[in-house]
Amino acid sequence: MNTMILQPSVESKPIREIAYETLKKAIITGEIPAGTRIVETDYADRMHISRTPLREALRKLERDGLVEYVLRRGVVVRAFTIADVNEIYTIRNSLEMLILPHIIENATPADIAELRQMLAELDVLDAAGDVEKLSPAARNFHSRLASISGQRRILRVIEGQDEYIRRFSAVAIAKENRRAAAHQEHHLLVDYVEKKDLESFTALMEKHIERSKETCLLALKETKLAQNG
Amino acid sequence: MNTMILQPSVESKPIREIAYETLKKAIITGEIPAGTRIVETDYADRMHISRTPLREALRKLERDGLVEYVLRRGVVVRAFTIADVNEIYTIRNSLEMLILPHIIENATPADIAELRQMLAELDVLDAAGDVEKLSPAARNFHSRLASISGQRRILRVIEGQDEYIRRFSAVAIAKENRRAAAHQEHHLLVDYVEKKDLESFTALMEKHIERSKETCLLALKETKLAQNG
DNA sequence: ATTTTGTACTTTGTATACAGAGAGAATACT
DNA sequence: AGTATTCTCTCTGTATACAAAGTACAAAAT
Repeated sequence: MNTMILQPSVESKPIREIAYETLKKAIITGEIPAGTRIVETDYADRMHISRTPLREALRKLERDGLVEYVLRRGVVVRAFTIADVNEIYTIRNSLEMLILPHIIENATPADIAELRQMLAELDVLDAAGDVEKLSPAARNFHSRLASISGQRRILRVIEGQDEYIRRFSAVAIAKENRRAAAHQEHHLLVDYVEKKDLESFTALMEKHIERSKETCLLALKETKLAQNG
Repeated sequence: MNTMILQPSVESKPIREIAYETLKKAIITGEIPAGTRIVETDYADRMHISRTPLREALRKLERDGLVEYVLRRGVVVRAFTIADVNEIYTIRNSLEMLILPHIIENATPADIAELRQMLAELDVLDAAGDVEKLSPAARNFHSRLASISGQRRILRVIEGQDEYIRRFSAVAIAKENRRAAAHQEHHLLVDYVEKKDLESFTALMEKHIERSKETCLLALKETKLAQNG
């Protein structure tokens, strides 16, 4: 990563936002590995911005827990452990279970239609084997489904936690065997919502999350092996 | 709030940290009411600091969801709704339930002793009717209890959410009738941990949280009434 | 009277300057 | 040679400068 390209945004977002998003993505994808010290002047130069917006971006990443601040030494990219993944999925599962009844309750035909539309797009990506686009699309689907519950704070916590493991879940969804199963499960989930079958919905969602976790843990272990080897 | 006193810290924390903590406290306590626009030069002058560390503090508050950023208009202090409180307590209860088994499992005699020590201090404050100190002390007790579980992320989410409602729960603990009951419940909670009686522990904690929520909602409604009237 | 437009003033967004703390290298001393 | 010490250089922490966007208000035009 010698040069870091800032995503030029259509609407004029402040540079600090673009820097924040760019760095966040780079950390989440592993492009900037854990343990990397982020020297401000260095990264400001690479991104062709001044230190001021970069520092503001770093403060946000600090709040996100993606980087760690050491007094008078600046920030360092933080690492992940298996315990982290376990906890994140515990949180995810627990909170997701809470909102499922609300989803069933609130789902309108329009919501269902929109979900089906998203599924159709997932079908195409899945058939084409486009794992690059599949991962964010699948996350999008889950996000939309959860948003029907109207529980904004809970949603925010779930998504906040999910961000940490995005890099592994991206790998997870790409795995051939898991991919097909997950895809089918997505369809089933919408079916259950439509039928307002809370019991089946809950049971499937729990399994779905559990399987996602297993694949994610696998991806993490592979990453760790690759780093140490 | 004409002048805003920065808490002078013993160890040399960066000014931005002090600014962050000061503002956070002021927002949480309601000293800076929801809807207030925070003009950077204004607040920087009041706090006798430059805009740079103030802005970095604002970026953190933004990530916390305590203030809202509007393009080219700066930040505004965000408001709370009853739905917010409900969701926060839903999250809190759900996650707390998750860690209770871990608490029972991990609690050492040393942990119990420390909790009892904290209870003794709470006894004193309660007897003295020192509601100012009682509220943070009670929060501290809960925090210490939860930390025994070793589930750091979950703890972080719980505490992160709790921060939003601190101003109301502070009022909640101060209410005479609730105070006595809560105090007794704290003692019982430790008893159950010591006896490793998960069932009673769980049942009581759930009730404890539920009651806390009710009182908190009451406090919020009073605040709203006071604002509108 | 109402709308438009021009202008001065605020305030944000970004860059840059500068001081001081630490880390590491080079030198002196035992 | 090994350790202490000083010096230098690299960074962070903070302040300040400056440009551009937005706002408010008054004067002019309809």
